[in-house]
Amino acid sequence: MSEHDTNPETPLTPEQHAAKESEVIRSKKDNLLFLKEHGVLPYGYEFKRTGLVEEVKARNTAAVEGVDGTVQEAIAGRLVSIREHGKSTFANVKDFSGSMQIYIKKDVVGDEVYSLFKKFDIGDIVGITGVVFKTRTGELTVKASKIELLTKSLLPMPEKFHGLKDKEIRYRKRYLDLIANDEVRKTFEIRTKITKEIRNFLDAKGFLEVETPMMHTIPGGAKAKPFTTHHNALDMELFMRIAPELYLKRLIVGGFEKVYEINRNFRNEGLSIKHNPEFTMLELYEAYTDYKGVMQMCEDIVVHLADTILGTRVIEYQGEKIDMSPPWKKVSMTGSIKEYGGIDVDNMSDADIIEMLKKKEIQIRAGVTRGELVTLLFDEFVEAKLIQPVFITDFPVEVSPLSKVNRSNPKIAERFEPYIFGREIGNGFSELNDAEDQEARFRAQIEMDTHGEVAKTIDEDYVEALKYGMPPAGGLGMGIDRIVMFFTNAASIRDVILFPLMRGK
RNA sequence: GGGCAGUUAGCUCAGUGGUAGAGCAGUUGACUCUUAAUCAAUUGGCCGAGGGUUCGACUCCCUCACUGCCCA
Repeated sequence: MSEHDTNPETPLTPEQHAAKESEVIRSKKDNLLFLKEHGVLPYGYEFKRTGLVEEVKARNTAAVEGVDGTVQEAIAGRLVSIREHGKSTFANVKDFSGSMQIYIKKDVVGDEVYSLFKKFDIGDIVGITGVVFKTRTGELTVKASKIELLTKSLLPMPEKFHGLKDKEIRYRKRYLDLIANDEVRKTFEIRTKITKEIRNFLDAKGFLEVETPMMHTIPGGAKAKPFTTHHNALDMELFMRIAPELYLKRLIVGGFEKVYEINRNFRNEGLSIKHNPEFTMLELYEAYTDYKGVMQMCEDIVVHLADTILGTRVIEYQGEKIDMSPPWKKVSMTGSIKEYGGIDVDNMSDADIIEMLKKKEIQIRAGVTRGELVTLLFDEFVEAKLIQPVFITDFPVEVSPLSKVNRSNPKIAERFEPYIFGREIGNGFSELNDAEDQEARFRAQIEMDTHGEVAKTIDEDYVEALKYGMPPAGGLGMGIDRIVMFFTNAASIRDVILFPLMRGK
């Protein structure tokens, strides 16, 4: 204590302040020292468990109050609470499956072990061996005969009742969030189940999962600003991928008729409740089908996920009931503008639309195309109203550079986007396989780009691949993070990404 | 990038222009079926950082940092 004494008249220097420890931490260090001095290894090497605590509980449910079990069980986990009662102590040990009570009795373990256990702290990782019994209140409890310290914890755990609420700490130190908040682990378990079930679903249909480059020499496959990086040996600028699309379609050219990839995309844009700079996308391509085929598959995938993971097709998201039962509604983009926005685009001139958008203070670039104007109307007057699952179809061809033109109307693309809760959760189309048309569309994109969201060079290699011939194909992309948000009722994308990007501190 | 809100003990939160509070955690003591254990006592704060106003600032003003939410 004396080394921390300071004259109250003199303020602490920053160094002194940093060196000053809270009593909580000092106490844990003192306990560590005490245990070491008494021959306890504070960091164990292994511990053979007889099972997870939920398994141990499950096979001991028949225990009768007042009668000790006969089988020795061994559990391990983090000490999450301690209730001392003089010569006996109750505590709880939590492992991946759950939490189980343990009971340490002085006349069972002996004076020495009992006094050593008093130096264990909440947060320590322990191994407990003993028989199971049922307490007066009916709780299955391990009566410790042996107590092992497996890891000493040196920092205080978050508060036991309120948990950890500070969002900044929860995102920056996710491990603490996982320790303190059980529902967080559930969220990420569901996330894993979602990707696993998507794989199960697609694998069963004969799809091949592949991995394509994350570092591109030309960013393509989407309209977005890329992150740039540099390869030293090749002295070459590289771009983190914004989409895997052009590589996956090269594989369709190569004869992989059903491929998919579930992996990260990187987009150098703002952060929001819906956007993280790196996010996970499913992209799949199937030869010899069109946008209608993959639209059906999109619906099938989501319904499959709901059935297998949630066991219900009606979910509640942010207070809104969402029914994912098929078939989902389908509306053309202009139809949706009429239906949800009360605007009859077909009978409006470009000038009419521009005037309407300007009233909403929407910036319009010079030389804007009709298709872009229609899309802006959709964004402004429709998107937020699409709560129940719906497919918006018939996108303007100008905003769909990788889609085939509709077979009966050259102004619209054979493309759709599924919406839930006002959020775009995917994108799909009949893949453009006319190399010359593709090249022309790339050139038009570059000319129209005013925000640096399109690479200035055309991916000639991709165009060349198309020239060798790509069979007709349907493609679908789905944002995995957004699906996870719906399935876990998460308000922010940061709640479904284990380590969301945070500003350096 | 713009707007609003927030930042107080390890955690969860109060608080007022007059020198900072609770619960949990910690420490000490009591307690051999408790479970948000209980009871008694107790330690712990550069009140996010910097500047300004003031006799006096955790409180009012400005700047900055970080976070959350809304908008672009």
